[in-house]
Amino acid sequence: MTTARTPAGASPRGRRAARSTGDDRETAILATAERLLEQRAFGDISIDDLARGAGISRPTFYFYFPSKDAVLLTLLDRVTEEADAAAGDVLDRLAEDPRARWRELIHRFHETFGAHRALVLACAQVRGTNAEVRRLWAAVLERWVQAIEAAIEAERRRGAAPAGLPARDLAIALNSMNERVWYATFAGDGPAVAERDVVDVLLDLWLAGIYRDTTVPPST
Amino acid sequence: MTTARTPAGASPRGRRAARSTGDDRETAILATAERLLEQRAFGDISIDDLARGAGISRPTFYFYFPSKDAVLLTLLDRVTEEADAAAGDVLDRLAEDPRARWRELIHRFHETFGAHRALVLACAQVRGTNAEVRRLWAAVLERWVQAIEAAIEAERRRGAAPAGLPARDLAIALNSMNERVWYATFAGDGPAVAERDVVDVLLDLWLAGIYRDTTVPPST
DNA sequence: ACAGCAGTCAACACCCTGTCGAGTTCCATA
DNA sequence: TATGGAACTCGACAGGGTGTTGACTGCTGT
Repeated sequence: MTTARTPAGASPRGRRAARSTGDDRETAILATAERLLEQRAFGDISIDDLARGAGISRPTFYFYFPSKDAVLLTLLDRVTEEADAAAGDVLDRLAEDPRARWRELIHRFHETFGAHRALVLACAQVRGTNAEVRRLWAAVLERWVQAIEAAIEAERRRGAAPAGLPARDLAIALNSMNERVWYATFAGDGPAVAERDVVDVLLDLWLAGIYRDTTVPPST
Repeated sequence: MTTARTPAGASPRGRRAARSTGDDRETAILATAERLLEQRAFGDISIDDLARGAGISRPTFYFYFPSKDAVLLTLLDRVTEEADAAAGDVLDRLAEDPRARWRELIHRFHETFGAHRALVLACAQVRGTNAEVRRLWAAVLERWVQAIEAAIEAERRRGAAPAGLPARDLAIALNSMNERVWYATFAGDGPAVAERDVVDVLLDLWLAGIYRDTTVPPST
């Protein structure tokens, strides 16, 4: 299942031109998906549920979206855009006050994801089985990694951060950590950092990784 | 689907007493699963594939395992045991040479997971949709987190590591980072650290997090 | 008045899961 | 040496999900 038969072409996401009432339906599907996601897992939501929730029949659903996954993809697109917007130009203002700016960055991502945790959780879960979600997430992550990498390099260039790991590897590791830690915190299964602490825990490790001056004690 | 009907009781995994030929079949199913996983995603393997691969019919499969997921669970059990064994008592010998020991720990996990990457990848993917895999993984992670937490506290007690984040939060974050970074490296989609560098990148951040003496530069 | 397109859905074909009940084989004991 | 039961096997079925087809409705511009 889930092998995705999506055409992959097409401009927006599977829809044709877009006219009057059609937009409402599309919106209704999206809204239904987001609502249902707060109640049960993505895998337990059928296309029929989405269709009925939007007041249409199952075949009609396919008029608006090529698959259930495409709905999630559209929703994910939105959230990542929101996160990008929330991040804003924080990285360009690191020199002002590095600790405060890094914290601001992490905090804003936390807020954005936290506001859509059901969706974020669903995406993380589906990423495993759906190539499109995986691709989109990979692309988004790549953008963020590059931004962080550039910021780290800038900090090194101005002498604020010491040389060390390749900035890209560092950026990947830190982003990966955040992703997984947030997932655990939001999902609430397995060991997780308490939600009120998570920003500071992550910040601490980002600062340690970027500005560290580690002294590993010698052997005894 | 995937709601898992597993009795949750019973000793091995879904089987009764265990006799001659039955063990062969069970082994064959497991072997088929591991083989097929190297070729396609878990979701694209049907119970029929597993059954045919083991030379039995689909209904007969159910005699040995209650579901497809149970097969994965059994396989996962094995690998985590292997990883535990590989880790050995490294954490008890940190004082000998912290950097070398931590590296050894990370390296051994890397080796173990790397040797079963198809399986590990499948579990990570299925964790999203299967409660049993999620539970097992959470339990395993909890053990590891506690071990790391204890080791960090021991390092602090002997004055080798400075106080800082609660040891548990630090342990969770570091373990999470490893998990996600390994996943990306093995999966090969999205931004990832090169396989030959991954142990050193992770080590670097572990040391930075545990032994750091970070000095974030003041505002300009 | 009518061509054409957005929008709609009943009905169908297909695939996968899990179960039921009727076997088979084989061995331990009466 | 029977015979009863446990281990083991599978054909056939029920149920539920997906994606597609083809016919239908109603509006809109000419």
